[in-house]
Amino acid sequence: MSTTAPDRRTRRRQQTIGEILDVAIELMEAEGVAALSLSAVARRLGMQPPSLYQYFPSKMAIYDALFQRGAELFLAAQREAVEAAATDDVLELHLIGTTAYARWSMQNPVYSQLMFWRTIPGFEPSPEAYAPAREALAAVREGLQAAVDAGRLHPDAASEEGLAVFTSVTAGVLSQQMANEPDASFEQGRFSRLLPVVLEMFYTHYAPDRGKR
Amino acid sequence: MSTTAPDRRTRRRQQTIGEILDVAIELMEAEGVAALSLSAVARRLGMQPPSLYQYFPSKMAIYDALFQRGAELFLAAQREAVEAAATDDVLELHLIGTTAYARWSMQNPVYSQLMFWRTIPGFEPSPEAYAPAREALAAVREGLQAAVDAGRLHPDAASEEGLAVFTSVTAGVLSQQMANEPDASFEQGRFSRLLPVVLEMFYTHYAPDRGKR
DNA sequence: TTGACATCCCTAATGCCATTAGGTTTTCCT
DNA sequence: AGGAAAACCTAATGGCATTAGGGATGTCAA
Repeated sequence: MSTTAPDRRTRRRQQTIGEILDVAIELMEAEGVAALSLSAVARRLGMQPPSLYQYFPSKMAIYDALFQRGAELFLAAQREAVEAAATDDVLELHLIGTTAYARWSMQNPVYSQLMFWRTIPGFEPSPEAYAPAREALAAVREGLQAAVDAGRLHPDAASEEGLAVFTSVTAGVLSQQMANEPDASFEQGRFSRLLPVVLEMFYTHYAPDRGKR
Repeated sequence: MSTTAPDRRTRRRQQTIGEILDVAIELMEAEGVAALSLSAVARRLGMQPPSLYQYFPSKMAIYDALFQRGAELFLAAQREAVEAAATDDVLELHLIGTTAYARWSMQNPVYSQLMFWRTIPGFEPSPEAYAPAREALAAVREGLQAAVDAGRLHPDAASEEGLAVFTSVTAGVLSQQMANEPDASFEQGRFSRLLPVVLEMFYTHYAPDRGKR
């Protein structure tokens, strides 16, 4: 057999990398994002700490890989929800997509903190890790643009300003929820359950006839 | 002279405590909130690290003292702006107060991160430290209530929900600004400069005649 | 003025951590 | 089967927070 697979060794390697990242996420969930200890990861995998350096050149590289994975998962959560939606009302679709990624963010607080808060001293995502995050932001913009094109929102909603306002208010709800009631569910959270209210506010502010007073 | 002051020694002690906190803030501003090193603080003060334990029982206690100081400063910033304001329009007053503490938050990112994001693993503010934070939240609520009492906002604006929406949208703008453009000024920041837009959105959503459609 | 005592600051040590250096074993392709 | 590369190890370095315990110093009562 000449073409079994892309190398048995590299496959095993990818698997180990995945395990490292999984364990890292698990430990951060329990101890806090900034409290990640490579020694603890190694212990959990039955390795000696220096062996991890076969897979990542530093702790920051692990944060970086997680940032990238987080952005990919975020994007997927949003896309799947929109594709599965049973409506062709573009504004309702937008609400479904937004709700989906908001729920994902709350269910994955570690990724969220890494991606949206950036509180790890010295960590700056690499261009490769940032790429899917840019894509996710572009998807958000496209969602707004679609609503504009359908005449359901004022063109300003998809402007730089509109996009910034939109991300601010959604991030605000999530930020408050995760800081003050981190263990609540998305539906019950004192802040997260207000996402529809906040979106309603946004949709009204950028209603198609805005400014005609 | 019998009553010079509340003890010479305790005065010196308070001064040292103040210096420790000042240096801690300075270092966090430069290196990141989670990167605070007691050894670095001690070095900066010409002390050996263990000597700091004469003043604080642990690193968390320093975070705690800073949390408390932050909440007090936050409250003061808001109060001073409102008192100095040259208007008796209650809504304009509310906007001035909100703008004042938003600006303060951006100018003091270390305190803000400590107070609003709570990303330090293992840190939970003590009841004493939390007291002024509660007071600050109460002041926010009173500001909304005043606007309601003056008939400028719908009663819902001062409800639990209204308060949560208000803190979410303001925190959202600040959160996005500090995560994505930490070094911008309040006026120029891509997100922070949108505070008036977001507040306008809030005021409109909770207009006195809301619901009468 | 003197003695007692609390305060302040020190050195030494412990046990974590991330990371580097350098060697040995294991795996797998040819 | 041979040989290279990968995977893993131990040992060591220099950082960290924190604890233990001791010496100097300033302050207050007598």
